Amino acid sequence: MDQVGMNNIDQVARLFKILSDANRLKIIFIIGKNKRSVSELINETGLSQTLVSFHLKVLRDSEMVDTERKGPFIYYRLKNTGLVDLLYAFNQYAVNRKEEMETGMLWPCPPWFVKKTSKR
Amino acid sequence: MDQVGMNNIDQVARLFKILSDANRLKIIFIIGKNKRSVSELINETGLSQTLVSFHLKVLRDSEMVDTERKGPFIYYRLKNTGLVDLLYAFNQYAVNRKEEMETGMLWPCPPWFVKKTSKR
DNA sequence: AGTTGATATGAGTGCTTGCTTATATATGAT
DNA sequence: ATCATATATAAGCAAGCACTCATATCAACT
Repeated sequence: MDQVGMNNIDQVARLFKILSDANRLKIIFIIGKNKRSVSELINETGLSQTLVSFHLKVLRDSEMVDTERKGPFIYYRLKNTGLVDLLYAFNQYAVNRKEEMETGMLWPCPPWFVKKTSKR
Repeated sequence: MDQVGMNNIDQVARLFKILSDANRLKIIFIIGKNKRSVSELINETGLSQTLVSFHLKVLRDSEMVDTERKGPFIYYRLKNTGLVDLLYAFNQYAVNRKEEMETGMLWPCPPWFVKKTSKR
């Protein structure tokens, strides 16, 4: 039907789902092309230890990261650092789009979001 | 802290969330750099009319698409077709990663997923 | 062995969200 | 006006998922 895409859509969607959480993205950005210990991630994100560990598990389960123990510390690094470049590309896209937007803001998904007790 | 990223993380995450559904991705891929009527999308995706409309609303609310009425038909097109190229880049990334993977499959997010009544 | 610091795991909770069923609106033709 | 076709909206439900609290593991030091 088309030369690319179509067949791997589920995979790509799942990848996007993994990337669709701000805290996870933060973690990935901080790890970048280097390695970071959990402690460092906790400090630099400002998130709780449990929450960081939680998200790291997601990244581990999805085989996005490798771990390496050094004494009591566990260092995380991206299995494929090409991701970082892709993320920057996406970031750039988001920045550009943001300017074109009427609301000045990327809108989240479901319709009812709009009407529900305008939470937050 | 870093030259890019960090500040727009929420925006990027939201963008990924929009893209994190296989059906929505399918629709976006089909629209591509052209325009498609809802009917065409229904046919080419095989999804129900309601479901297609539902996802199109998400894309409209997030200002990803423009619409144009032609008689009874409504045509959708991407506001910024650069997205298509990014998607292909990600698709390529997913394909490459897939080969490196132990499971041969990108794993979805939450841990309990694993244990729950292995649905579907 | 006991303690401390670093990290992981499990259960529980509430908001999120994809989907369906039913219904509405809009357009064009008769 | 009525009808058929194209598309959108509303309400409800079940599952997904981010988060927290409590507890467990593991390494290093005493």
